[in-house]
Amino acid sequence: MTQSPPLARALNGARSRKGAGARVEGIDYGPLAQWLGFHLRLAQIASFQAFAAEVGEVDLPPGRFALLTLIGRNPGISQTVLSRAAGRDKSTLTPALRDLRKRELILCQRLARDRRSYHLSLTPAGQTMLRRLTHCAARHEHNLERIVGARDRPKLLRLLNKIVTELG
Amino acid sequence: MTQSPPLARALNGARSRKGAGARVEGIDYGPLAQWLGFHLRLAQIASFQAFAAEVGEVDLPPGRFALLTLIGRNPGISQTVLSRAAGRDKSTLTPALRDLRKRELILCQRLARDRRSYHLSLTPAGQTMLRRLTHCAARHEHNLERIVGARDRPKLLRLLNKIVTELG
DNA sequence: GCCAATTGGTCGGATATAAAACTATCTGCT
DNA sequence: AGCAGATAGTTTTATATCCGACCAATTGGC
Repeated sequence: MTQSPPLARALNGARSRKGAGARVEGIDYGPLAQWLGFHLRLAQIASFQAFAAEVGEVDLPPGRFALLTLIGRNPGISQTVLSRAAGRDKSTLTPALRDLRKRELILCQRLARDRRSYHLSLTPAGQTMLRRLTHCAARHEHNLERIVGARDRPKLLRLLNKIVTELG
Repeated sequence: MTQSPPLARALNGARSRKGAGARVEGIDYGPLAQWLGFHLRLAQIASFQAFAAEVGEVDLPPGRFALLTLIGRNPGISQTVLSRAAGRDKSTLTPALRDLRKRELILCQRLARDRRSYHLSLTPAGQTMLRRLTHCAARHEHNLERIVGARDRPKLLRLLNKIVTELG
């Protein structure tokens, strides 16, 4: 339908949902087809996009969600600890937290105790927002669970966790 | 050591390898601890960084590797198809491919057949580079396999693949 | 007390990525 | 032909992210 003989069908197979999505048919993935690293990447992208779609209505980038959850669960946490918990560099929190503060979702308090660090906590509005997002996330997780199957879910979780822990 | 009582140990536990890495101790992850999406993200980051370290010596960003592999396996592939296969937006390939072309690793040919699209292929230098990278990637995969265990590897691959396919 | 080393956070530069708008080309229908 | 609609790539704009350099506050040894 396009032109180059062996690749033509590639376009049409595999639901054309944006850039990420299913494997493209008619393409030889070579060793990639067997590599965990590549599949981790694709799965993460797919999951991320699905999550973004689920949260779509709520005006808050997906990345902020983990931050809100961690702050909500650990009031008084500092930026550095938060960055490690969320698996991101501490420097990336500066703009993200500034945004959350501007939206009045979190509180950043300098304490006399140690005036270098901030103690982060949720405002009431932040707690409300977190509840809404948690709801969306639960729907997303439900979808994922349906896909992997309730029986394999714990194993998948354990394997992913092992990778994170042992590669760290 | 730091200050806020319950969070103090968080910094020291869990090898302080950059931003990504193992779970931070002393932190309450709340529902995140059980969410596949979050763990997918962490595992992908960890894997990506480990891969980058493995490939470190070779002067080529990790992201380019999948592109080279796919082009090598599917000579004549177009940018749009390549972008789908690699799970990225087509617009992101423009700078990446320009770089690869500048390094003389790939060939971008306009064919008279359809002068909109390019037919991509590897140069001899590109093939050599691909072989070297494949070697590094194999080491990385070997590490991952050691971590997840040879027995669980196929299952993990299958589950990841299912997520990608069904979320697409 | 004072200075060196450490630690928390920010800034600037670089890369990666996506989404939308745009250009060039091709295809089909008339 | 000629024009509408589809398709391939590029550009523009906006984020997210990392890293290394930086500044401010703290701590420990003297």
